[in-house]
Amino acid sequence: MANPDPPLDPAQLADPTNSIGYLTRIAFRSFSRAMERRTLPFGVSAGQWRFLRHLWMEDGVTQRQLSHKVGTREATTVTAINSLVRSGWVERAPSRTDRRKIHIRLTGRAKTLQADLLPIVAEVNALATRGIAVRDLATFRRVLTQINANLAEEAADPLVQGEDV
Amino acid sequence: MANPDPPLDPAQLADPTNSIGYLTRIAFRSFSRAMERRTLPFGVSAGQWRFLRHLWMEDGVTQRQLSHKVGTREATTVTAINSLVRSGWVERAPSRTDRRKIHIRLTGRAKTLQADLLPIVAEVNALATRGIAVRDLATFRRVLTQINANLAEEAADPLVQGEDV
DNA sequence: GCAAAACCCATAGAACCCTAAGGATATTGA
DNA sequence: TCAATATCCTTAGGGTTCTATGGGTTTTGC
Repeated sequence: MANPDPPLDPAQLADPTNSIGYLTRIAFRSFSRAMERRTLPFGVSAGQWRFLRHLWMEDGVTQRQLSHKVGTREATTVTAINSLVRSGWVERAPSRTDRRKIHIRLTGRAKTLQADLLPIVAEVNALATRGIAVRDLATFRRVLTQINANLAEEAADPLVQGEDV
Repeated sequence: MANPDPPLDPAQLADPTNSIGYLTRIAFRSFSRAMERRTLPFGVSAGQWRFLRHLWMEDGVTQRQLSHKVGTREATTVTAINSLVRSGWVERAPSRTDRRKIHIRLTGRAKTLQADLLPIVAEVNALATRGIAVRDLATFRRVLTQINANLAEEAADPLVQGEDV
């Protein structure tokens, strides 16, 4: 039960090859570049793609909901949506029941785009994971999800310490 | 021989929870935030930190070498070094044997900083990996390294195929 | 030698993302 | 009721990173 508790000592972490931060940054940036290279011909930037994908799953959500799903701050979401509106991929639709809220809706053009772009993620994922055993990939996804959960606690508002109480 | 070849089908990748790009982006950003929260009191931003850590391992390298090590484009390195110079962490030193090259050297202040900042990576890494088995973490690092290698090929200049030696 | 190529750093311009603070609307509680 | 609080979006300002391009410097090839 006692957790293995496996911290590398600081000396080892001087070598960034061992750091979660370094490894995930390189992976994220490489992945992002590989994606954008393929989506740009369709007129979709990397930043736009991230939001479009979520809207394909659930259209008409509010900006705040979208922020939570995509994993960006709300100010960032505002910028991204401005960009999507400029490109004609989405429209802002004020809520009729709560004038604070604004729903984001895909345009017709954006909906048809899904069929073109979705295979691209699959392609880049396949490229990225080439030569890696299915079993190891499953472990990889599970660990990464756990890491994100661990760090999400840290990111929570510092005042929320009790939460329960 | 025959690689398991485990691509998820496109439909599954519509859910970003399964996408390498999504998972690594969230991890990278969370990690970066957790780091910066701790280094900012020392006057070091997240971007500066990445370069300082490499310089602690190998001081006096050229800007191009530093770019390779840190994993950023050279234009990005220029910006980062400008920032480090402004903050008094490094100095530019033109090479005496090749006037194209510029070596980057840590200032005295920056060297003493190492003792303060290195434990911080260890702390954040420990936080991020809490509750994860050592064995799984090893798999995680191995897979992530492989993914980076796979994507690096994609990013390489299409002309550089041999590199031989 | 010397022109062509390679190499190294820098600038320009833009995209992305953040924190901090503000404005408008809705809800809560005395 | 109505002031305090919470919620939701936005703006302001700055940092990080990219691609594309240019300006010096060195090396290469004839």
